[in-house]
Amino acid sequence: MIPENDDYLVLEKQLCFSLYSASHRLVRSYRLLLEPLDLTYPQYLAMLVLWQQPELNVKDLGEKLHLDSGTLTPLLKRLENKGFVSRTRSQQDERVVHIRLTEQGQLLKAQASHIPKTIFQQSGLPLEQLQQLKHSCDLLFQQLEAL
Amino acid sequence: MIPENDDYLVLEKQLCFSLYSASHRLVRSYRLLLEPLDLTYPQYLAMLVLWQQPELNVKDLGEKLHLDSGTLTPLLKRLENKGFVSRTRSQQDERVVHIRLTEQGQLLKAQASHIPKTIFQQSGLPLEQLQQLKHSCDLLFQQLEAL
DNA sequence: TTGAAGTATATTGCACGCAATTCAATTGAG
DNA sequence: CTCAATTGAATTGCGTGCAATATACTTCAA
Repeated sequence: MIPENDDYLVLEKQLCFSLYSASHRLVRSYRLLLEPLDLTYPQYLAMLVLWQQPELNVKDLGEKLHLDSGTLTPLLKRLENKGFVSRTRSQQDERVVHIRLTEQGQLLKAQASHIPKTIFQQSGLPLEQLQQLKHSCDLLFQQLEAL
Repeated sequence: MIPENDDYLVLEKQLCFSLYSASHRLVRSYRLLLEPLDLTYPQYLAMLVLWQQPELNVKDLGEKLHLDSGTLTPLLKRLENKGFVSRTRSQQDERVVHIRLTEQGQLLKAQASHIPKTIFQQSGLPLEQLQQLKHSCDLLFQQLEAL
């Protein structure tokens, strides 16, 4: 018996659907934790970068987050409206916009410090399995990106 | 030395970011393959279900896809406009909407048959690793869903 | 020096996800 | 039997993702 191609067109067998569902479900878990900070999950990702590197431009932020200006520009304007970042054109090169963490944005970091551990506990999986999951995701991303 | 909570607030260490990036990147790979079929990735997921079960209602479809009516109603209207499904109110219970695969929708299945294998090849990862990745995602989803 | 190519960000448009609300139909307790 | 509670879809509103395009600025070669 040669298996039909058909056999692979089943939702439950598709890696991508599992990845897609787990990713959305995990973001939903973050939502509850981020609500007190008035952050969405993608906004939280941007803040993670800024907490490590309090100033960088949109292009560099986009490369770290794998997002383009079409996504980042409105997202960063919302963070600016909330007072967590400032956006200023570079004097040297008027095309570049510097994103800077504000004091208020810096203060948020303390409120977020418990989140990684909380999520880890909610996952209920052993650390080793989560690390391997992360590793496989990173590898998959690299492979597809390299095409 | 006790590690600071701070140490976990690093983008590159976060499983969720890896999952989030890999998921979006994989959907992007599907996009190219689905363009000839005039389907988006979530629409493709709905078609996968219908190819196995040519008629079901919105609620059951939503449970399979982990999506609610706010997402599905407009998505299904688009599939209806393309002629791939029909939407009809149940006679027995006027609240229920039956989604049915059309002949044209059935024909799409043949055009999609190559996709799973193509994606597998593009991933460049061994089947075993992909299966384990899928398994961990499924487990993670279950754990978070159970809370 | 000047204009063509390249670059960084912004804008537009479309399709999700999903919370919150609405609405009509159905069910079920008293 | 009746009306309050429940249910299945639809609607509304907001924030992404991302392709495509636009715009302003910069660089670079002839």
